[in-house]
Amino acid sequence: MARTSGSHALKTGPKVRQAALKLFALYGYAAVSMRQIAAEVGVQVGALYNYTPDKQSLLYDLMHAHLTDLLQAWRSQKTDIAPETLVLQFVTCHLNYHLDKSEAVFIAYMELRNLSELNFVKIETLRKSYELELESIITAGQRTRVFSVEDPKITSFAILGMLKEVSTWFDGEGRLTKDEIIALYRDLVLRMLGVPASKS
Amino acid sequence: MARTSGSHALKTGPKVRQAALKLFALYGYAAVSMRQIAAEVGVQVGALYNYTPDKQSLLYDLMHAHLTDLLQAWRSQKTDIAPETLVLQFVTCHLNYHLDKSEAVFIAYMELRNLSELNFVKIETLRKSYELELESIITAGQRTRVFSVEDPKITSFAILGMLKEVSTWFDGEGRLTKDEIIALYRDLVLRMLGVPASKS
DNA sequence: CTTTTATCTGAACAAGTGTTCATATATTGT
DNA sequence: ACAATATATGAACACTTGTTCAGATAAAAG
Repeated sequence: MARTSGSHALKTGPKVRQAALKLFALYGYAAVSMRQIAAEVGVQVGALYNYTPDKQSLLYDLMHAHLTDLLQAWRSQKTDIAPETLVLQFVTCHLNYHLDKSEAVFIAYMELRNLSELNFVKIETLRKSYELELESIITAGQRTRVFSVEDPKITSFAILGMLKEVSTWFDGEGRLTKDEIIALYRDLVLRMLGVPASKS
Repeated sequence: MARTSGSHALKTGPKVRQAALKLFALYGYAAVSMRQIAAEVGVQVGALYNYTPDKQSLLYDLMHAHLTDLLQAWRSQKTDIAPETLVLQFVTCHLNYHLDKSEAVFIAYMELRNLSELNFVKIETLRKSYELELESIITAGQRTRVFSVEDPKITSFAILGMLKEVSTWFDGEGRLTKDEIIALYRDLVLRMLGVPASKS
């Protein structure tokens, strides 16, 4: 047998990535076999190699797509130039993205170790350019005295760390809605930046 | 051959755990083989099974030891009963521990997925009881109005998330010393809890 | 209908996996 | 000195791993 029914030729590619995304997020890259991915797609192992040269590229492609999506989402969305408004836009954009695409987000944080050295460098470059977006907002706000922070770099790390953590417990079924969560974190960020409470 | 020289019988046990700790932190549990661990110890694979019933127990033991250490370190150290002082003690204790034992910390966050269901429940219980320590401090401080927070649970998650993140970049060779880092984070935590800046 | 092309199967590959165990040897106790 | 014990080896086990590829089959093009 081959191609059992219909023309899902064009559909198999995305299905492979989707299956890999799901399984990598659930069990981790190293713990997932190509045969498990194939089973999830509903296909034999060999067929996967029509859509990826190897397992490593599958991981890299997922992480790369995620990070470019995230960067583009942010860059196409930021409008204001006042740091105070910008930073709130950043938090909102970041959390919306993370709460919606938690699997991709999870992989991007957890599977850096499993990238080849070359792929790691490329991904790290993307990740750093994203994180620098926040840091530069904070630095700008510090210069104009609308923020009051001791160390912009540490502050941005701290904010990003606290925002990342959300994806480890949010499942859409908790006590709070997405918007309530976002509102809480926006407030926390303003506090960390030394913005008076009355403003928010 | 067996026991090639000297009596490192009593020393091999710890060496096995140390090798596993190092390699799991570096490459991840699933990506490390028992043979790699044996090579790091300087021994053949079979010998490992004098010190652990299986690979899974090795992971579990490392995580369990880490969490009980951390919990005990905190519980034996907390003295004051004023939430404002307690929370600073918590941050200091937590960061000191995390900056010193980054490998164990890293594993405890990253390898939860690779625990068997039974072991996962046990580890999660420990982890939650630790995280509850912070949340209860915040709740207590909120009652006595020394803290001003909207949601104690989210605030404690946010603080823990931001503190966890430190172990992903700290390597002892950066721009800041341990004490400087701790001071910065203590300040951020006070801000998040709505404690006036003059106090710190 | 016939040819061409894209896609999948099924089997095979060499290498690596966690784990077990009979065997050997160094140390300890007598 | 010898006997008992703890600890290591090294080979083997059954199984899984990522990857390759000739051959089969479906769809598309003529």
